[in-house]
Amino acid sequence: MEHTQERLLDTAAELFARQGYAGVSMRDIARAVGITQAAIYHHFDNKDALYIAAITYLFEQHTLGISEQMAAIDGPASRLELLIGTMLELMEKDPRFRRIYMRELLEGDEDKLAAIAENAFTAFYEPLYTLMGELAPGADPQLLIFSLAGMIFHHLEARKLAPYLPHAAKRHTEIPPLAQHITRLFLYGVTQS
Amino acid sequence: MEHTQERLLDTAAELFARQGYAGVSMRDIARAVGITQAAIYHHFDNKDALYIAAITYLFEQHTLGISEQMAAIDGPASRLELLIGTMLELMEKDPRFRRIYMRELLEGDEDKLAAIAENAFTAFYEPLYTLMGELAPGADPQLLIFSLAGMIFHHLEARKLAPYLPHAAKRHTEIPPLAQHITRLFLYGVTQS
DNA sequence: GTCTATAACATGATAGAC
DNA sequence: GTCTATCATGTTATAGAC
Repeated sequence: MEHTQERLLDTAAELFARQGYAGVSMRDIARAVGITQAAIYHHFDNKDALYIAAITYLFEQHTLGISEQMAAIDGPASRLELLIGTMLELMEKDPRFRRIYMRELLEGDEDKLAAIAENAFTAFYEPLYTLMGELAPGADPQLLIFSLAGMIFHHLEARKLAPYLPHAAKRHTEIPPLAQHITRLFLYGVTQS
Repeated sequence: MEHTQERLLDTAAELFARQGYAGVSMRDIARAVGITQAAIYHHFDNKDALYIAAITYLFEQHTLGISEQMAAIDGPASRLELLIGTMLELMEKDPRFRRIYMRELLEGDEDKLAAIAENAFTAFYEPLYTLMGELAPGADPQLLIFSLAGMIFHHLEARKLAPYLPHAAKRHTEIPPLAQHITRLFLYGVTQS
């Protein structure tokens, strides 16, 4: 059935996001889906093809949701606040997207990065670029996008590390305080946050 | 000779940082050092022990350099500027530190994260914590540290992706413009950068 | 579309010579 | 301290039955 193919993509995305390409075997994926390892080769040519198909599938799902949210509200500052909250929630609920993204930055070859940039990214990169231009007409939008993305991703990833640090507290890992902190820092800087 | 042990640590750190734990075999490391795979087991009990020793070795080297730089200059704002520039330069020159850090956030188990937090991190976490307290007495220092670290790490990691994005430019990947951008955004926010 | 069986090779780790 | 040789296991991928 065709249903198996989508379950393979979904399961592979999950496992690859958690354990990386080399950390997941075809047997692992097959076991999680409930078929044998050999049966995967009926749906995909090899491990590499399954990997690329899985992350493409993952990125298509997510960029869709985000770019819809982006168009909804107007007023640059309130759109920024909404965007930060939405991205934090979305990427907390499904960590696969941000894990694959981080992983590809770490070890992705040129071809894969180019494919990600073109296919999956531009969909919500352009509206974001426009938003930054409205917020700060003098500044460089791409630098601002990377700074904002860096904060959002790192706060979420670092939640695993936060409890082991000296001055640990709940507000370092809960989403609403994180959203408020990032929004204020991004708008007004450390001097007024 | 004892020299081999350190070359093993250095080489293993390099390979693990680039390809991850599962992506590197004992034979890969041995080949890079110029000995056979079996000889590694004279120096380390197993792959896991070598991995932990390698990242500990790496973190010890780096936290040393950073915490020295931190104590040098006083005046919170200028120390922040120096810190951002130093970290960007240091982590550009040797990407191993930031790659291992990102990797451990992605897939590190509880034990490894706790070990990192205690042994390697606190050395330059505390002075950073104090600095943030001086810069913004009302705000939460740890949230600020994570935001700053997120920007620094992500700008560096994303340099591989930046050229493929629509409005690519040199200032998105060169260190001095990055340092200036991060410093101004962190201090004054988007409204005044 | 999924199975069993198997080929061909890579992996972590050990034993014992030098 | 490093080597060669070897083991047991895990890996991707294929062949052919159902």
